[in-house]
Order: sequence, then structure tokens, then C-alpha cells
Amino acid sequence: MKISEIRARFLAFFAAHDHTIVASSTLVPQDDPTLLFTNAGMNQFKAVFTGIETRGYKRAASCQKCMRVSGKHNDLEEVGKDARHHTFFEMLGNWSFGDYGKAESLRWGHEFLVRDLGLDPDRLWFAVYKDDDEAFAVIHEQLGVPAARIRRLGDLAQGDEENFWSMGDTGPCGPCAEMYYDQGESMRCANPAGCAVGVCDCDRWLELWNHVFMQFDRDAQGALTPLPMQSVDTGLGLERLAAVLQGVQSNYQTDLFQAIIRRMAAICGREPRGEDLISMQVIADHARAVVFTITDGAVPSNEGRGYVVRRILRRAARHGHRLGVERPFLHSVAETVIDEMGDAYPELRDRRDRVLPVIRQEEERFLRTLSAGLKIYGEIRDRMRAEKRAVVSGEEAFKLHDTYGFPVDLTAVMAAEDGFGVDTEGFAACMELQRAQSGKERTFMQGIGAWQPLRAGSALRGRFTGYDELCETSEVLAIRAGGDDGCGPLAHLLCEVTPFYPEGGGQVGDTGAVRLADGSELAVIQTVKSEEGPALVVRGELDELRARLGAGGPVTLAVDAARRLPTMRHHTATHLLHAALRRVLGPHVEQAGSEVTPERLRFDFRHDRPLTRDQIARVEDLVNRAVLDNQPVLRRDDVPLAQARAAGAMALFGEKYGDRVRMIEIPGGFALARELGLPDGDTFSLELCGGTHCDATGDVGPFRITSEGSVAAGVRRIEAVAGEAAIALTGADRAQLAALGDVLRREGGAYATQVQALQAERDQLRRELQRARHASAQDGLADALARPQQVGDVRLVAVAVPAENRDALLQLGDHVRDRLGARGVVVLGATWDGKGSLLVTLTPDLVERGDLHAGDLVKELASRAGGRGGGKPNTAQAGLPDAASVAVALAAAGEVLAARTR
RNA sequence: GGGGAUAUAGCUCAGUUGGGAGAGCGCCGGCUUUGCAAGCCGGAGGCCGCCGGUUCGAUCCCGGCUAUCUCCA
Repeated sequence: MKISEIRARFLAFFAAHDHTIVASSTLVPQDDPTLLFTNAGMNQFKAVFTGIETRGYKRAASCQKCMRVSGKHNDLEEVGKDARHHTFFEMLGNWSFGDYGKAESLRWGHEFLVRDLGLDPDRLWFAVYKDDDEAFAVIHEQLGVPAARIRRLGDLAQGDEENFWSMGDTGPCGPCAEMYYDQGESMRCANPAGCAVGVCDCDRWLELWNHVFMQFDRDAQGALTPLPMQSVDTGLGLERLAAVLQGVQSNYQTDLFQAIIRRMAAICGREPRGEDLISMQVIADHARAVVFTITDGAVPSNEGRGYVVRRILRRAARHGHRLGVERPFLHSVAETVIDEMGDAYPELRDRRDRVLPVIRQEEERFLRTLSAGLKIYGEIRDRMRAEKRAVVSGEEAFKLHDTYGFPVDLTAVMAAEDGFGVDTEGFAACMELQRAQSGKERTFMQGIGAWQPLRAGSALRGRFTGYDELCETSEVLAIRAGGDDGCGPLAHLLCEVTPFYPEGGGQVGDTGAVRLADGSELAVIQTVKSEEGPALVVRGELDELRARLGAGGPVTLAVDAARRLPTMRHHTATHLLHAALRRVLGPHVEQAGSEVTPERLRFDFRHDRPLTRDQIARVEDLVNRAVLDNQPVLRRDDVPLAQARAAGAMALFGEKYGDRVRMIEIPGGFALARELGLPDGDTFSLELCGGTHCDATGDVGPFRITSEGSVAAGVRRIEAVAGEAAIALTGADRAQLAALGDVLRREGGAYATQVQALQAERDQLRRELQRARHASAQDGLADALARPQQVGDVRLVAVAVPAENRDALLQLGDHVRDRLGARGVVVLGATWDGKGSLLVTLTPDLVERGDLHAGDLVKELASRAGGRGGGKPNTAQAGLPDAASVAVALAAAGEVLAARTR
């Protein structure tokens, strides 16, 4: 049975049992800083389980894209070596939100595996939590599984959380039941404690399906109280289920992986055997991970999830290298992944043309890093040979890895070719040191406490009204600690209704004030999201604030309109800019990030080359025309996601959306229609967006692009201003131009041409002046040259010259030296900027002779005149305090030279 | 968030007791050549990333900033 069929049958099975089939959520979670990637099917239902969010269904099933890159079974360096572990994998799951419970979940699970898929029921084993008699009974009595094949595991009292699931130390938790498949005696391990479910962790006992029963809420003391809404959360690994059904012993032998491995074998021309097979498995796994993460909006970079993507991609590239492939190849493997999985995940096909080049670019970048590293390695090798060492030190290997991104295993390969070893222990020690160092500083985002209600019994739910209101009277529901920003402790307030917009979607959080019942005020310095609603950030100790707020009577919440209004202008301008960019550059332009503040807007988007000046002008023009059109900005709240997509709304790459979304639409008016040749009434911009906007485009006011540049490969950044800020900018520009006009004494017009002419004239004059000065200086020197001082066997020319900078002085020195030809010493003095300067130059034969050194001479002369200097044997310079000291130094030249020459 | 490295001509990079900025490729001009990713000669092109400090003097030493590369989280 092919993987695609298993996936379809799972969903069909649960659909037949009244489950709503939910699409996989994106791999890149947006509002959850604790999560790098979606790592379980239940991620998208987290808020539903905790009761904060409700959906139109109580039963759901999905096939979820998942990524795991850390943890003992998912260590990146281990993936691909064994039969089971992956970075990217698919998780089948069914859920009950306060609907059915253990019995149904276990029964359906069993029914699906045995009756639908035809697994041998005698090979199924079960594990339940020690005290979960209910689950035991269901499995034993209703499913007819002999007691001998049901194990009781875990013991919370002993700290053994086996078969007991929890989200964290506190919160929802409960027992779970696991379904295992016995792969047979031939797969058993040699564990001395025995080979059995719950004892060993080997491939004989394949854990297929985990059913979690969320029954309790655990408090800080560890006490369990039953939840009002009992839920079920299950996870069934698609890859391992497929391996069982296809009768193979490794996930990599299933149809989907085989297709990818075959492709790789064709690319490198090797057989999938032994070490080569391992490399191909690594590549197969990583190619899937790379394709899916990039499709969902991750981009290889040097931090956060982008860094994970890069590491995976580079590891795959490295294994390709090992297979003898020296040119970029991953993008072709990626094509196979897209071909194989595009039916189940249409987004792979939709984004194909964006994803493949990203992969290729990163691979090429890696090749560059490698060749740079190779050079550094070459230096190390030369040094080692010179020092007659045979082992690359841990520090050296680590530096290659840490600073130049050169993989250690490759260092080892290179070293082996040169007959060297590598100190891998030393390397590991360096690595550990760095790990410890960065771990130490992990206090980020800490200090946010739990909400403390001001009055018992009120629901902790804040409603946002800021789309329409800037001021509200409301009740403060709860307060919590908000960490410390370095200027003192912070606290968060949760209000029943709040006009304050929390930071999100690129838009900054609102600031403003809370007026308390006693007439005093609290400054709101920021607003952030929380699961319960917008949290107003204020300064102060928790206890002190609680005292001031009392029992939470009504307060007045006033948003700082002087910041909010320009922010709204910039947000609406951002949508216009996005639409204009797509019109001017093409539909491939996609938002890659944005920041909207009162001062300006910043917009990052995908485009692979710099914008020309003309394109920038056209984009700015188009936005201004859209403003001029003064079309209403239409806001539609609560639109079903599917409907919004069907309407062609631009969803932000990687943003997390619920089932119902908010849509911002800007119609294309008459002027725009003419400008762009659009059909009348066409839409100019349609985006999913939670931000605050102007009522009409005219409110945006003038729009000016202030900069265009690059932030990462394939991503450009535009910064712009609208409204007041644009007026200010225009004013500043006008003032600049006026000042320029005043200087040039011209009204308007051809400033550039005029400045060019002035520059040309200046260059000309400068050259002429230099020539004239040079000529006159040489004239002045003619006299001195004609009568050089004879000191011993050398001739000395020591004279002051009218040089006006160092270059001129050096040139004169050269001139005199060349005229002297041989056995000549030149000492020139000059004055500029009120300070004296001295130059000593020797003819080459004297330098060769070795008894005279220009540097020593100039030092001696300078010291006699209160200055200092030095230089090379042939030429040297010194600085002197003033013009008078130059004469002193020149006068001493003969005496100093006489003392030194032989 | 924390560390390491790099920033010099359009591109790839050299440049150490701190003392006149270089090469190769590319570009422009001339000569040569049946043809070629050809040859020869000449030329243009640089605030040596930005700001400050030390120094008589900084591409070079020190500090800060910015950008890029890279590792760890």
C-alpha cells in the first residue's frame, strides 16, 4: 500500500466517524517563540485544548507536517543512520475536544489498523499508564487483547512519567495509551534486561500510535484536578506505519523514500549500499525537510529557524560531496520530493519556482564557504609541515568550523590525505566550551508570570476594540509580572475591552495611558499579545500596582493618537506599496517581513535583483496615485479562511491563520484603472491582515521611498515614509535645494551640470597649481643642487622647499635624489598647517652601502629640533613643532651626517 | 541572545618592526592577428567600510558603529 493511499485512508476513516478533516498547519509557527517548528499534530489546537479558542467542530483529524531537530531521538547528526528517525515527518492524528473519550479513540484506532489496513491483530501490543484501569479494560475487554500483551508503565509517584503526558510542569496532562507493532523475533535486541515493550527501545517493538487523554490540570504542587473538558490527542507516525504495511524494516525502504533515493543514486551514479546508502538516506530525509520548511517560509540564514534549515541543507550537500557529486544537486533531489508529495501538499507545487532557486543558491553559497575553508586549511597544513606536527589541533579544527563554517569531518578527510590526524577530542572540548558559553546567557523572555485575577470569578478574556476606538472605559481583569527591561520591573495589565493594539503583523504595539479611578495615571509603554488578549505593559512592582488598581474598578484607557495615527498611515501605505511592487516588478513579489512604526515603514520582499531608479520612481508614483484615488479601505472581519483565499487574498508567507481571518481590501479606482489598464472596479490590494488602517487611501497622505537595499539573498528591503514624515522629508529636500541654489546663485534648473563644470574647473586648477608649485620649487632647488655640501664622500642637499603636503614633499625628494644620482643625501624641510615636516632620502647606492639609514638620520635631526620621526632605510619622514624648527633641523644636517658617514 | 572572522580598483584577492597603495581578471585606447575565452603596448579606475583614539605620521595598532560570512542557543 503506497504512502499516499495510507494518508487518504486515514482521513477517510475518521471523516466517516464524523471528524472534520483539518489541513496541516504551516511548519513555521508565527506567534509561538518557544517553538522553532511545528513538531506535533496538536500544535495548531493548543488554544482549543486550553479552552481559549473554540472551533465549529469537536472532532478533528489531520495529517500534519512536522519537524524535529533536537532531542535524543532526533539529533541531527544521527538522522539517516538508523531506520526510523527523521527531521521532517508526517503525523496522522485524531482529536476530541470535550467530545469522545478513551473508549472510542482506542476502538477506532484498533479498528483502523486491523480492519481497515489489515494489520495482524496478534502482533499488536499495548502500553497504558500504571493506574489507568479504564484504558486497560477497554483494550482487554472491548478489543479482545489478551492481558499478556498489555503493559502497565510509568509511576508519577516515582517520578517516572512513562505513559503520562503533559505540556509542561503545570497545565493540562493525562495518561496515554500506546499501540506497538511486533516486528518479530528476528528484530529483537540483546538488551540484558530483556527485549520487551517498555523495557528496551529496539526495532522489534515499533511504537505506532500514541493516544493521549487530557484529563487533568496539574498545579504547581503537582496535584491533579479533573478538567471540565476532557480531550483526546493522538499521533500516528505515517512513515513507520508505511514501513509495516509495506513489509520493510526501514522507513527508508518505503515507496516515497525509495523514489528519492533512486533519484540520488542516478545523480551520483552509485549503488545504494553500505556507507553510500547511509549518505543517500541522509539526503532523502534532509531534502524533504528543506523543501517543506522553505515552502512554508523559512529561508536559510545564520540564526533561528533559518539556521536550522541551513544546517540541514549543508549536511545534505556534504553527503552529496561524499558521494562524489561536486556540483549543486540538491535542487534536483528536491524536484523529486515535490513530484512525489505535491498531490498531498499542493503548496509544494505552488511554491516550486521560489523554493528550488533558494536551495540552489544556498548550495552554491556553501560551495564558496568550502573553497574558502580549503584555503585556510592549506595554511594550517603549511604551518604544520614547517613545525613538523602530524595532528591538526582541536583549536585549529574548531576555528575552521566555528569561524569559517568548514565541517570537521571534511577537515579529517583533508588531513588524512596529507597523512595527518585530527584531535577530535580537543575539537569536542572546544565545542562544549562554546555551548556552555551561549547557554549561560539564556535569560531572554524570562520573567513573564501567570495572570493574577484582580477579582475572583471573572473570565480572563480581553476584547480588542482598537479598530474603531482609541479610548475606552474598562475594567482591569488581571495583572502579571512582565520581566525587566533594564530600567526596572515591568508588569502587564489585561483589560476587559482595550483599544490598545498589541505588537504583531509587523505593526508596533500601541502606547498611551491608563487613568485610574483616583485620577492618577499609568503610562503604557508597549502592548503585547497574550493568549488571553492584548497585554498593556506598564512600569512598576506587582504589589504596588495591585494596591493602586484595587479590586479592578473602571479605568480609562487612552491610546496615544499622536503615535497611532501615523502608524495607521504607514500600515495602509505598506499595503499600497506591496500592491504597487507587484504591479511594477511582477507577481513573484512576496512579502518577507515588514515593520510599521509611527516614524516610517519597512517592507521586505522577495525579488532577486536591485530595483532600478526608474522602478523605484514608478512604485512611488503608483502608491501616490492610489492615495490620490482616495478609495475606501474595506475591512472585513471574520471571513472564513478558505473564502479569503478563494478571493485571492495575499496570505503572508509563514503567518499562522485561524479558520476565520480579517481581510483588508483596497479597490482600484478610476485613475489607477487608467494607469494600469485594469478593468473598472478591479481590486488594487487584498491582504489578510490584523493591523489598524486608515478609512480611505487619501488619509495616507504623501508617500516617499527613502531607501532600497538588500537584506539577504533574494530579499530586498524598502523603507518609506507617509503623511507628516513625508511632508517633513519633502521640506528638508526643498531646503537642501534652496541652499544649493543660493550657493550656486541660480534659480532652479541645472544644478548638476553646473556642479560638474565647477568640479572640472577645480580639477584643472588644482593640476595647474600643482604643476606651478612644483616648477617653482624645482627652480628654487636648482641653486641648492648646483652647490651641494660635501660631507665626507657624500653630497648633501639640505634645503627648505615650498611643498604644501606630504605627497609634494616626497616628489621633490625623488627629484633631488635622482638629480644627485649617487652618493647623495637629500634633506628637505617644509611647512604646512603651521607644523614643520622633514624628509630624508638617500640614493640607492648609499642604501646598499649600509652605513647610512634615512630613518636614523631623520630621528636624530628631528630630535634636535623638538620633533620625532622615522622611516625606512631609503626614505624617512619626521614631524616638527613649527616653521622655525625646520631651519634648526636643516642647519644640523651637515653635522649629523658627518658624524655618521665614514 | 552570545562568540569568532572579514571589509583594499567593476570582480577575485595580495599588501608587517606604522613611513610613497598592488596583482590577476574585466573595462577603454593603440598595435598585431585568416580564425580562437589569442598576443603586445598604453590608459582610466581607490576617502584602503564609517566614526573616534594612540602617533610626528595609521590601509596597518586600539575602541565604537555598520554590513557580510560563520559557529553556538
